[in-house]
Amino acid sequence: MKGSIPTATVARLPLYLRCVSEVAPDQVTCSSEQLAESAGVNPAQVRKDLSYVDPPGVRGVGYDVAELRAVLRRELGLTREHRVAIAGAGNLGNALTMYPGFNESGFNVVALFDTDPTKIGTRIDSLTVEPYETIGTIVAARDVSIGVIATPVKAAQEVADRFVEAGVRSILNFAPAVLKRPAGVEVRRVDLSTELQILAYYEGRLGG
Amino acid sequence: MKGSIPTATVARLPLYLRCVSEVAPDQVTCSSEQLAESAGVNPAQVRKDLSYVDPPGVRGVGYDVAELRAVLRRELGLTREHRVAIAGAGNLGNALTMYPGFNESGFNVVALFDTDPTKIGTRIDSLTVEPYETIGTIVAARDVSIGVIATPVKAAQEVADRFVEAGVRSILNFAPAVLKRPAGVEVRRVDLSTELQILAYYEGRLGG
DNA sequence: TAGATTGTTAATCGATTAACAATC
DNA sequence: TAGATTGTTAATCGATTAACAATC
Repeated sequence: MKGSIPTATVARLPLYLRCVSEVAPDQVTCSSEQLAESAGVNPAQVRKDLSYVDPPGVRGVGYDVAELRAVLRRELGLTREHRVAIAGAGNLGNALTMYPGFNESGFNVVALFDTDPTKIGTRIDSLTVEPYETIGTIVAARDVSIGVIATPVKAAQEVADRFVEAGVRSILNFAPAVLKRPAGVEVRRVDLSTELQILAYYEGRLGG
Repeated sequence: MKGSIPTATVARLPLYLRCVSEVAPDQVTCSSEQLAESAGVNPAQVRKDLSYVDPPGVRGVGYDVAELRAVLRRELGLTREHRVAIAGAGNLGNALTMYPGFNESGFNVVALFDTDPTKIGTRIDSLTVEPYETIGTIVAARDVSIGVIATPVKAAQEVADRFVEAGVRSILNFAPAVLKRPAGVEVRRVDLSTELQILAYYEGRLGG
């Protein structure tokens, strides 16, 4: 069954991990009811989702908090270290470089790239900004597995190509572009203006 | 039929808007095939989605580029101005304040809040940082309709409550928290570490 | 045993897509 | 008319959830 977790379930695992990490320290087990409450989903959803991960809950008792946390971390691959490279040292790129949530769970920002000559060579939070041309060598040398694209849209595809060519198989894309890439490369897109536009749509219907 | 567009379709409208805005300037019409190609979705999907917006395409011809663009902008509410307030003047908040994509389509950042006394009163990009306590009055006075939460997780709920009390009905939440809020308040969550964790999951399966 | 709570089934719901008649 | 391309149907697929037997 390994590897066959539905995508909707995978997307909720980080949420469950956060929720199970936040239960009271004296609490040994927790119920699907409780997790559902704090995750904001249906209890049946929680049970179905958690039935995909290995050591199961116990009927009549619930889920062992420490065990569930460990299982989710393992399942999500957080027991390994992940080395992250960020392209684009503008406001967003710098904010991401210093984002506390990154280092919290084994994600390590080990490289920062930009194309602007006035930025190249400067230091952000112990990292030196390097030019795009060096992505290939640096990504390989520092064993980067995740590439983050925080460049303007016109540079996004070039940077993605360089990442992919250097062996990166996971990309987090903040640029408002649909990236072309070979099969086997996973891209997640986070688009701030898209989110705002969706909010604007619902604003028109509801409250006003 | 107004107001009954499926959520999955709504979430793709911004993408179509971007794609139709990017066709060659000499091109008068475009096909679902072409839009699908540049949006990275199925052509049948495009036709189904666009069948929800009003002036339809023309069989045998396609969609009028200028008209489709206008319709999508109207449908998404981008013909109105949207006033945005950002809570949290850390790296992320500052990056968002200066994010070019915000002002591009009628989203205007008109207030910036923080709780840190050393930040309050400083200026970021023509805005003065104000304390959380003033959210109520300022949001009302400046007619803010969208609240952005870029605070640490522990301040997120308090800020959300203040936004909601001040009449904000649309919230974009960057804090890793599930916000409690009354019905009628639309929240979209953007969680960077969740995205990384999902990538980490797939990394474990595919490429390695 | 009685109470609690899971895992799983089956029903429902919503989203995607192939296929094609409609029609420019 | 012939070719192109939509709008829409119907089939399929995947996700959600109520219900309940299993079982601690």
